[in-house]
Amino acid sequence: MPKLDQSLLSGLPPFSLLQPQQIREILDHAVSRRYEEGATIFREGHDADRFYLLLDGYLRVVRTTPGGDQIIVLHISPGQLFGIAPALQRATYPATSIAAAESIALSWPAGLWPEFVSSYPGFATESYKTLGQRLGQIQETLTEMATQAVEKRIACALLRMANQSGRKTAEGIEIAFPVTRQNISEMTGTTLHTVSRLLSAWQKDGVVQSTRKHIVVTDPHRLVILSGIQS
DNA sequence: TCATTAAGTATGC
DNA sequence: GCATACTTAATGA
Repeated sequence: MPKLDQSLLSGLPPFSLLQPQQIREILDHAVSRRYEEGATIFREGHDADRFYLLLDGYLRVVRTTPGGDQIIVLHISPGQLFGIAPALQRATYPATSIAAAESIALSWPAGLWPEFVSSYPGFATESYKTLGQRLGQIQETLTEMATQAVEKRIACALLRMANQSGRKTAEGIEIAFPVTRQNISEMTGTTLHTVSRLLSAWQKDGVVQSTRKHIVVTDPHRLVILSGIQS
């Protein structure tokens, strides 16, 4: 395997305080892998033997309900740690990670986690910070699901994806990874039909533009209003 | 207000 | 040309 470049990590929060020498050590223990769109990185309930860092691409983090339906819990963007079950003292992964687009990730053996935490300043605090932020986000979506009408939930989901992965184009903010109506229904606890109808209506109103697996938010402000967020 | 059923069109490998 | 993505209408909880 080729040596990995130092610049991969030096700008990322969990590693930003480290010396080049320390980053070298970390990279020398890392395994780099490419994942096709749709590929599973690890599965819910399986042994959490490694933890990961997404270098490029996007992931869906998915849980399966007792009833067998999939729920998309959150998305992972480049630069984020994921699969950090070792940090939670867990022996198994709490969710499944699937590449939403072609992706590249680094990974390390779970056994190295305590060493990372103790030897690298800032690593622990930064990891636990993202962990906390994620928990907060999940909780927020959960209460949103329980209290808000479908239209608002879908508007929120689109805004979250646009905020997290949005690229500005001439037409508006483009969601950077492939998303189907089915996917959005799995994020919002509704059906693909309802999502399809709403997106069609919003397209007619000029709020979004969508083709298959591809969505551009053309009027973010209107979408914010539709989402019912209080200012 | 929304899910379900059902029946269609569009799109990309 | 087939599977997958998407659309639309109708019906009923």
